[in-house]
Amino acid sequence: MPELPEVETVRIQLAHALKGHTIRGVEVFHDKTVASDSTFEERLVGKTFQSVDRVGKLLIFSFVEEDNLFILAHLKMTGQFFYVDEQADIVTGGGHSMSEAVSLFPHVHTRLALYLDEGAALYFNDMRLFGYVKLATMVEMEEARSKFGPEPTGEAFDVEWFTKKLRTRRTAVKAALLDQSFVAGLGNIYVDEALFRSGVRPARRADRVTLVEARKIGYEAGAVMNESIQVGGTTFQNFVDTGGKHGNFTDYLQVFGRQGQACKVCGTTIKKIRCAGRGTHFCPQCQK
DNA sequence: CTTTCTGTTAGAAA
DNA sequence: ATTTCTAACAGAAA
Repeated sequence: MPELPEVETVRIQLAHALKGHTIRGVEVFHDKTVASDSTFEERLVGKTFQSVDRVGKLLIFSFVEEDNLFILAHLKMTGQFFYVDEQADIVTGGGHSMSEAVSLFPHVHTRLALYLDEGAALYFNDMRLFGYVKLATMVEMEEARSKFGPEPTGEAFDVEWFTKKLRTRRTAVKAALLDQSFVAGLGNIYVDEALFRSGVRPARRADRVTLVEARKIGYEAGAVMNESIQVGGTTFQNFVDTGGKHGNFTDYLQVFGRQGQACKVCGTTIKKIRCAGRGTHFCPQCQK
């Protein structure tokens, strides 16, 4: 489900919903989700949410009372956060259908519940159990942060640095872009989209991408993800929050999932191959 | 029925 | 140091 735009969408909603809420109770339905931490509940109860930050696809929650305690949360493939208020209205979540949204929590895939004041609750659902919600100290949080490269979406992103660095890689350009320690936030969808917009085939070796192409990739990687954030990400096509927003970047996808269909630019049939171990979509005409 | 696929990424192996 | 491959898991699709 989530790449940078989807995680950012969730972050914005959670930051707004959780701010000032105090954790009154904790229920762990799947031990592994909290990294089998037996202190998880006792360290959280009584804490008040201060902010929700993000680096790459990793969410970082901080608290008012304690500057040496954080929650690190990763959605991986199927993780979802749901915030439910006292009226049991779904305020935020991710990658789910409306029919799921109106059903009661917890359900079979709910791995964690944080019960908040004023009858609110935060649920973490994760069908495939790859995701996690774990506690970290300041040092642990900083260590986790340090593993990420810069985000192409940021104003400070140095495209010239990116251009130089990309062209030292000897792997497929797609593999390089998926490396979170190189640049943070891209996943399978946005890599394919950024490479289409740049006219570069995913399987091209990164060190054979021209300077001009590399600059284009750096620019388009940020551009496509920023555009997606503007419409609430790609995974929310069935999602409507209490503000009535229903993000949908799916309509804007030019290659991802469009194998066998006509390229929106030239009409050539979009191909799907395996590259960097992932399903990979490209236009044989537009991308060289 | 079995096999393959899936929006991620640690960690092992090369 | 880099790069490739697999496992972690569940369910839908073929």
